[in-house]
Amino acid sequence: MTPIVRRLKTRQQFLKVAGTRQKWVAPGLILQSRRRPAVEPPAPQTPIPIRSPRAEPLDDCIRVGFTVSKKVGNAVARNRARRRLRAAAATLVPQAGRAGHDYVLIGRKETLTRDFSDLMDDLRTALSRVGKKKPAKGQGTPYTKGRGKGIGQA
RNA sequence: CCAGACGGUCGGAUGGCUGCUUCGGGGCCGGUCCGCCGGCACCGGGGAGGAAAGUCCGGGCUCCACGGAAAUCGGGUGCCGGGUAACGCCCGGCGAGGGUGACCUUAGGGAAAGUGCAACAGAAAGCAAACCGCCGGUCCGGCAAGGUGCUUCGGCCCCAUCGCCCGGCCGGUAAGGGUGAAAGGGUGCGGUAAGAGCGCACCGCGCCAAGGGCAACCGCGGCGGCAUUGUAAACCCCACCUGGAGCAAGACCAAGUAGGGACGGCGGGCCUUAGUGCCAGACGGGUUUCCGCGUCGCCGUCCGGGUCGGUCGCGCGAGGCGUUCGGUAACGGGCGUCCCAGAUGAAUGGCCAUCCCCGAGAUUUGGCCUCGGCCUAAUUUCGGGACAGAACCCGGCUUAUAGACCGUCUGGCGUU
RNA sequence: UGGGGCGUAGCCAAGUGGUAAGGCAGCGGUUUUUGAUACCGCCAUUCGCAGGUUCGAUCCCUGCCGCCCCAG
Repeated sequence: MTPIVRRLKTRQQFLKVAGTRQKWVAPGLILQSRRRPAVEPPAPQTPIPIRSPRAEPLDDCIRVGFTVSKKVGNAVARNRARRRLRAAAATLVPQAGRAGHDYVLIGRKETLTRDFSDLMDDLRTALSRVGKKKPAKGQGTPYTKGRGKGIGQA
């Protein structure tokens, strides 16, 4: 079963994902992830008249957000980076993403120039590796220590 | 052919796979107050720019209850005429400056309304003079020649016409005065004691002015011997323009809270038996005043409460294209034709292939040939193809921009 | 979207029409056995960039570039 994919839209949602400090740095992109806490379905007698779309969803869908900062370039470059990330995520996230998780894809300067197949590989490994290792307690995470060499060997 | 000036156009093309958004169509599902509303997939159509950018001007639109008038505070503009809804924009012309030329640049009103400033240098920096010089006179002083007198023969004293010099006084000058951005016209001739527009010629300047032009302005001719140095992107004066805020404007729907509480201060005057009276007062999106209008106990401090969901606004417009007429042009009128983006963590894409252009390398054909290269054509490999993304909408300005194309014109060289 | 401000040496900064103060840092020297201190000297020429006004511009005007702040 492929879960439903939604978008992250508000600043608060992005900050929540970043607050988990679960990330994977690839040459073409950075992936942050957050597992949403399992929410009990509300009691049926409480009506919940309207629901803001910014509230936490109740099902186990996957939500994805995209961020490209001004460091990447002007508006044209940022748009292009976000579109490439979106195209890669559109095919890979329904396959490799884990249900009930939120993901944030951060664009880098290399997002523009990297071959699209390499970018897909980056996202595929990132989706499988993110959150597997304990983040930053004492001994270094695999990317913070060897980031300089990591680009070349990735 | 080379170099250049001006104006304009485009700003990758085609195809495939796969997405997003919007509009239309019919279908299915759900809801329904039967008007419709929402969702899902399918088919078909549309889907960034010349600057979408910077946000520097001008408008439309919306609200501020905002109706009227003025002031001038503030701000802006600044040769003239035209265009325009309007503009600080555009077109045409004038003046000034630059270029051999095509052409380019130009915030370009007023400096005899007033104020300020002009460092250093320099005699002097703004109103005309002083100073140094030059010239004349004067005689007070000095020197020398000459004369007379005295003498210790070294010289000394006295005198006046002329001569010289220094100093003083009186007067004439503005030619000259290492400067400086700028010094009270320039050059030449005459003239003079020395000089000076003092006189003359040419140039420049100012005033008047026939005539031309809608005007800015040009100016035949005449007059004046020359006067107001510059700076207004210094204050300023003059003329003209000018309410404020901005689509997060604003409107509606849904949901939901509140139509607040505490403390302190002040709550004016007049008439009346009595106010629902009159006068005054405060506030009314940012200067002041007046008229009109609306609202109202007012002011200060503290406490408390609500919101960031949806729909509309939102694209038929000072609209695009073609053609014709008027106009030097900007532009305007007529006719025909077209409907051409509407997102909201924000769509308009992602990937691939072929072609096109440019650069570099390799191989080959032909030519030159100093046997090392150059030119030309073909094949192939690699790399590159700009500036840049609508956010309410228009008109401009400014800035960025690889490359390609078209037209007009100028200068030079060559050929006929 | 609207409004305001800043840019001067490696750093902090004054100056607002007439040759760009000062401090820290740096370099050189004197003093000291050496070091610290103290003293002396040096260090801006595109005052963010490009035009213009003016005799003359860091200053005035115009257009760009970069940064910061405020309101919604």
